[in-house]
Amino acid sequence: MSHSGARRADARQNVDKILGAAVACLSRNADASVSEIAQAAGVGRVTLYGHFPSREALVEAAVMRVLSEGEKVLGGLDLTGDPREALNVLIRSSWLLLAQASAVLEAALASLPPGRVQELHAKPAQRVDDLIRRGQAEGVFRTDLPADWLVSVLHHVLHGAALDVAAGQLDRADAPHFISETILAAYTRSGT
Amino acid sequence: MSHSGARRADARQNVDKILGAAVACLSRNADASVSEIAQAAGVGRVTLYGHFPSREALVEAAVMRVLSEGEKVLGGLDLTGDPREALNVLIRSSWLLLAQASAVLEAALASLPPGRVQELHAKPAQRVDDLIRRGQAEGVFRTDLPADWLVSVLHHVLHGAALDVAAGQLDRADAPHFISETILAAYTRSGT
DNA sequence: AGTAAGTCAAACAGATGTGTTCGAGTTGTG
DNA sequence: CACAACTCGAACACATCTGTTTGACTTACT
Repeated sequence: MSHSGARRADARQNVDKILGAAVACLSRNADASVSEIAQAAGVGRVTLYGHFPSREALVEAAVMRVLSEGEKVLGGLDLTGDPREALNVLIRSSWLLLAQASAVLEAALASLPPGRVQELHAKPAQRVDDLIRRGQAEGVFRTDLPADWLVSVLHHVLHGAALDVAAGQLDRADAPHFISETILAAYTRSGT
Repeated sequence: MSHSGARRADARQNVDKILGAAVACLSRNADASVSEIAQAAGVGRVTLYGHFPSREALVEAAVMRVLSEGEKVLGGLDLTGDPREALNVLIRSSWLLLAQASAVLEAALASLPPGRVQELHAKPAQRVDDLIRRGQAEGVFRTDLPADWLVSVLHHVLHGAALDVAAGQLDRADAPHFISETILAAYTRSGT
């Protein structure tokens, strides 16, 4: 097991099921146990340990999984136009994925060395970061607040919206519109 | 122990230290153990159990503590003027307290019956809720998004700012200004 | 000063989680 | 078919957390 060489088909399939379950469980509950994840994957706990040597390794693999999914979706988007429109497209097409990724990363923060998480997160986050900085440079987004803060606001509003949806306090269909309207307004200086 | 009658001075003092430590620990880590809280309070674990029959009871007491602190501060504010100015005052004077209360409530959510938390939280939250609804009614805040969502946004931005400060990614002194500027802009329809 | 109230460390029981081993059963693949 | 790869439940050791008891110690209050 855990040999680089070709593994049996069902084994590869199980690894896939486990990673999917891990992402789902960890984005719902950062403290999800290994048993819980194994059960959600329809797999025995021992089988899981056959593929991942420790919970920590599993969490890291789940992070890489959700990040690569994110890369795939974000890579298919055209974010080169008007920053406002680009941000709108970004939010409407993948807010749920971004929120899920954010939740898994937060879960990872509790069981992985803190530097490791930011290291993994750095590259994919760059896309959003660049978009916001470009919007500032083009004078479309406000510059009286630092880009880091604007990124953080987007991050936390997305995460919050996901929590609200999970708690039944927000209709999933309303979320992208609400988020987009809120963020675009927040990124423009208020007319006091 | 746990007699309604007059208790010794040092006992009351210890209860106070324990509650303070519980609020501090739980707002930093929702899963803080009883030992951790006892140690932070400078008190033995057994002593803590002498005052609170269970972890659950301790968490509930910590929630009541932070909420009553919040009531005290919010009660001393004049929020009757221009909703924008009132919200500005509210954020600048007590964003940290609000964020801490929010974190403790989130911690409580993991160990208390879900209904109980919202029940405890309901009355103090009403103040902020009312302010936002008044702002909408007076035409100062946008009405194309529901008040519940605006409240939720404030909530999550506050929480996020507290996390950023704790992570060293945001200067504590900058936070109130950033939050206030962001929220006021978000509460106004963007000039697309 | 005397007494009750309070504190505390050590040790216990029980629950839960992680990680491992064993042995038997199952299934993909050559 | 045959064998290796894989799966899986049961049980283990180890750690951590909750909650309790015991017994000795200290301290507030009258």
